[in-house]
Amino acid sequence: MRARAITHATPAESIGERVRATGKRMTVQRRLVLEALQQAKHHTTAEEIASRIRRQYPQIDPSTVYRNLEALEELGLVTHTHFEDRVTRWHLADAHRHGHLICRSCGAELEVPMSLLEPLAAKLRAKHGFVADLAHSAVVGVCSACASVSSR
Amino acid sequence: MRARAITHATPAESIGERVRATGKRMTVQRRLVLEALQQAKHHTTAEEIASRIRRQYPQIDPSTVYRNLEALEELGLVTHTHFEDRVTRWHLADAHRHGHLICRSCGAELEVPMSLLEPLAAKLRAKHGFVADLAHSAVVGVCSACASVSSR
DNA sequence: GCGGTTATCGCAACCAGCCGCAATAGCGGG
DNA sequence: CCCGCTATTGCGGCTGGTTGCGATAACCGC
Repeated sequence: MRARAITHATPAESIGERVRATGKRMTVQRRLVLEALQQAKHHTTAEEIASRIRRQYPQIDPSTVYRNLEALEELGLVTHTHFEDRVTRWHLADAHRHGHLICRSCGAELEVPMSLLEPLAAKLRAKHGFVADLAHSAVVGVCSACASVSSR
Repeated sequence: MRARAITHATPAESIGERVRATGKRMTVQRRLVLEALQQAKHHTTAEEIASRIRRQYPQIDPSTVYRNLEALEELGLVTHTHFEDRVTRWHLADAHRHGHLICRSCGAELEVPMSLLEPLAAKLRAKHGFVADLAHSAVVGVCSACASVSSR
């Protein structure tokens, strides 16, 4: 029963191959981390992932989760974003890329299309030759709701 | 009642008054944190500040430094910026505001004028009513030197 | 100045995340 | 199908930073 349908994005089968192609191995733990990321498809924390997995496989160590996230990131399969609270959030790389706005007063999170951030990236590239990854860190500020309240 | 003159610079004396005006207290430790920030005027880490102070006053606890930085930030005397390495850097609030670019490959730090970032802030304000603080987090990416090396 | 209120301190415990190490287990070759 | 090489695991311990707590000491009013 080997690789058949190339349904959409990344069938579990091909991920394994991709991992092996770089000399890395597809372990149970690694697969579990990927599954957890797929299920909680939105920015999860490593902690979240770890505890979700441990409900079923209590022997899996948190550090294994951290190392796997890192390894999968190297492969380009997952990415992380820094939010304001000092925990890092992880998600599958193929999820469409977007920027994040975080309200420092109410904590609300907004997503904005990359197209909005792109002009700045272009400018940084032109002026400084700097290839910016604007999705990597959330933009902090004050959301419209909080801004209007505080100015009243 | 003496609080009165708010000169815009911040002579040590008036800082004390400003602190007291909000019900906070001007302690030795707090003064030491401020002094350390003045000396190392550019983005220091809390750790740096703590160890600098402890050379003279070994009994001062790191947590005190952290709490004081926070308290001083609430007063608007100090601000912090998040760099890539998850280390927070602190500086006096009156230091001129600017953006930061960080190369994820060589770690180089570039400073850019706020005017470069301003258009994005304006757009976020217009489209989402979101008042962004673009100096708060450094922009990660790849600097021109590293970019040209890796593409060769 | 003196005393009471309470912000702040130092300490110890805690948390997310990371690292070194010995044991385990994928994977490719025979 | 088995073997050996070595990536990866689980564990224990560590780091940078944060928090809860009882003790201490600024500040304000008298």
